[in-house]
Amino acid sequence: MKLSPDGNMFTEIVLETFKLSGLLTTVGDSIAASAGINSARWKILGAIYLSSHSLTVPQIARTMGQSRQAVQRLVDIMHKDNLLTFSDNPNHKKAKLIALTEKGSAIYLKVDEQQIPWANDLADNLDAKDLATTLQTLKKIQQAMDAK
Amino acid sequence: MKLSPDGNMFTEIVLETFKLSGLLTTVGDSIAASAGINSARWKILGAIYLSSHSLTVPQIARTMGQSRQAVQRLVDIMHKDNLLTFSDNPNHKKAKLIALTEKGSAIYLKVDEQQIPWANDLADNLDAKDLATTLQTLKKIQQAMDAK
DNA sequence: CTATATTTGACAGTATATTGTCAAAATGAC
DNA sequence: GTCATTTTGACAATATACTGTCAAATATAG
Repeated sequence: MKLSPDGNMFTEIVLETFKLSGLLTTVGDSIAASAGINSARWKILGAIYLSSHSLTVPQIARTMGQSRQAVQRLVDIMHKDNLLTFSDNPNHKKAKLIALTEKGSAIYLKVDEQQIPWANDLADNLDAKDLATTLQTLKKIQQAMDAK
Repeated sequence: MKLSPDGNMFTEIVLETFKLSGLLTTVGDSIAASAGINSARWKILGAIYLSSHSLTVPQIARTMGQSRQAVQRLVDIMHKDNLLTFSDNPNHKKAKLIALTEKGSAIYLKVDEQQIPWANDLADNLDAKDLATTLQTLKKIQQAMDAK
């Protein structure tokens, strides 16, 4: 069996996604470093901040597309570091709700200050329509995979 | 400072890239499992196979966007497992050239047999033009990042 | 050619992520 | 309500990846 032309493009997208993910993590590490954290912790802060309410560990994991154990580990460390608070979940006895502390929120915003001009700058050199198409297509790929 | 509309889209693409990369690795693991390997080893085999000639460890690492140490570790294991051969590099005394053994090649092709219908199937439900735009945009993002 | 900078393999230490397992809690089917 | 299934936190074992460091090999600048 051979790859169809579209299947071939799809395969290339897969490979580029892997590569870009690695590059973005590296850049993310240097951006986050200015606030004393790393990419992994930044992603956790972002998931909670952007949801605009408290989340449980499994919810964060699903948002990030990672295992709940990996997220749990980071969340526990960040709780010790006073970046996150745990509070009781009225809907679940075991699954605590996780929110940002002031320190956590401040750090997230500080990283965001660095990330925003970076994203704006890079986006400037790209076509807005192409960016929209790319975003939609990436989402569609995920949906298509979920459906399998 | 605020995110521009384009900067915001760009940020969303970054987050989707992270998520998709994780999902693809998971799917890749199950595809590769049928041949007794995992995603990480599959990626190494693919980098060599697709280059159609021998590569050094740092070359593979650059292709994959990973550290040379991570690749070296996997390559050493795969050499022990008789998936890869080392040969002297006429252009470099230390950096050996790495190629696929027959076993490594057979395993790669076996995984490819699974991956091809999967990619064709998913690509079928997506617009060819959108896929092309997505691929080009992902590449452009990488170039823009390299330029910084 | 020489001096400097970069690349490379090797090694150690650490960070991150996955899988598997278990029991408690929650959910859904009936 | 009851029972089977799923979700969740906790823990352990393992896999994967990054950083830093070092010396040898290579490449580059002058």
